[in-house]
This record gives sequence, structure tokens and C-alpha cells, in this order.
Amino acid sequence: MKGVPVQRRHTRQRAAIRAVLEAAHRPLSIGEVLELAQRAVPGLGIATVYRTVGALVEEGFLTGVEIGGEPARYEVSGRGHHHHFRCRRCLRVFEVDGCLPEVQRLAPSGFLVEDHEILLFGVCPDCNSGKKR
Amino acid sequence: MKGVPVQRRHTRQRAAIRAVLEAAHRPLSIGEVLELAQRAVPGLGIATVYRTVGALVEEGFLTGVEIGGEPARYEVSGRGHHHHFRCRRCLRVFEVDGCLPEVQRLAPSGFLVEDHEILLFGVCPDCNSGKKR
DNA sequence: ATAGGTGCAAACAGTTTGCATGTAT
DNA sequence: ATACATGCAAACTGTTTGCACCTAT
Repeated sequence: MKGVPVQRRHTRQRAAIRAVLEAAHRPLSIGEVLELAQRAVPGLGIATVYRTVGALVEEGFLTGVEIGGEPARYEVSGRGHHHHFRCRRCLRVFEVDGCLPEVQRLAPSGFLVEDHEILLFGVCPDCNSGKKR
Repeated sequence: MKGVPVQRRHTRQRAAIRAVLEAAHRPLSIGEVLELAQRAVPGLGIATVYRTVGALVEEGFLTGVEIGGEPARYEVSGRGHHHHFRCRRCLRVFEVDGCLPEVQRLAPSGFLVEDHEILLFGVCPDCNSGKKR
């Protein structure tokens, strides 16, 4: 059987993918990671991005950010509990610090709430000021 | 050119699809709609479900409920502002009445919040009491 | 030398679309 | 009669996987 590797190797593609995600201060989609990482590693294939990002999620280095209907995005872990804002114009997703612990109490009695997600939709500062369209 | 139909027809499949969504008191995925509606219309094809649900959304009869990573679900419109709870065991999605208007204020200044979504994850009463597994 | 990693292409799942046929009006 | 709806299969998109080749260790 194949099994999970017992050891990770340092490769150019893995380094590029990590670098791209660390540099971005917002969650990136697989496509965004591919495009950005290809600047450092031109021949980079999309399968490698999927596999590497998947591995980084398993390692706990990355956390997936799922927003309905759209492809998953990934951000570096460990920035504490936070939520997200998605801009309708540029379609980028931003971090939103803070939370409302009361959300847990929205559920009707009988429902056991273990986790929650708050998503905000609107227009980001850049797009609102007409800067980058 | 093709264009949008100027008139809707009443067909068995459309009636079955509406009925299924009205009977469910929770959002249903395309697959769930197909399975349930096929009890009334055996030969029903999945393309018809996609097209009909899409049309019902355009008409405003249905509203899409998107939960990250999973196929979209649909519920009948007009039940007022509410959010959703997703059970980790049975994977069903339930309505959650109420809201926290303060969520709008989570966004950093400069961000224009136009809408929001709150998702709760956990275990529903059925699954929690060990009823249906 | 060898366990892992990479790129390519094939395989998949969910969704959309073209088209010949069926049917509500 | 005719415009709209349906079912099937093909086409697409995003994601996963098999495999021969490459490379960090």
C-alpha cells in the first residue's frame, strides 16, 4: 500500500507555495496559489499545488476557508479565531478579527453547537474608493 | 436567439419539484430534490431538476443556501431573515431563526458591509439523542 | 540507493448545455 | 400549431489519482 510519507522533503515547489501563502495576508484559492507560485517555479503543475496545499493543511500549517459556491481558499493557520469578509467587486476575501460569542445561542434548544462561521459580504476599501476599480 | 421563456408551463416534474421543496422544512440539495421528486415522477432527469430549480430561484420562489465545500441547497423563499445549522452527523441543514445585527460591526472601518451569513455547525437533536443513529 | 515529490494525462463529481422529442397551451 | 419543457448525452469546471520520471536525502 501507498500510505502517508514518513518524511517531508524540501523542494522548490513546496517552498514557493508556502512563500506565496505566507506573503498573502488573505486566503488564496488554488488558482491564485498556482499563478503566484509559478512566478518562482514556472513549470509548476496544478496537481502539485493541490497535493502540497492538502499536505500543508494536514500538517496544520494551513487552514481551509470555504465560502459557499466558490472554490476553497487557504490561509496560514494560527492567527486565532476570526472570520471573513468577501468583496463583491474584486472577489477577494479578507480576514475579520473579532467574533460574537452569542452566535452559539442562536440555535434552538436541542441543537448542540460545536463551531460557527460568520461571513460578511460587501465592498472592500480599495474597491469602495474607486482605487483599483 | 433562444432567450428566456415568456411563459411558464405547468408540468408534472415542475409540480413535483415544487411540492418536494415545500414539504421539506429545510434546504435541500439538487440530489435530494431529484431523489424525492422521482417518487412522483420516476423518469425525472437531473438536468430538469437543475433547470427547474434555477428557474424557481429566478422567479424568487426559491433561495439558494450555500455552505462552503458542499453542493448548494435550496429552500422556499419568504421565511424572513434567518441563518442555518448544519449537523455533522446526518449532514442535514436546518433553519435558525434570529440574528445578531452587530455582526455588521465586525468589519474593519473602510469595509462596506451589505450582507452577512451565519453558519452553525454541530449535532442536531435527532442525532444527539441517538434516535436515527 | 531510495523514499518521496513532480508533471502529465486520465479519471471523477457536480453542473451546464445542445438537440431531438414530448407536451401544455 | 407552436412555444416551452424534458431527457439524454456531450461538454465543462474543479479536484483527485495513476504512473513514469525526477530529486532531496
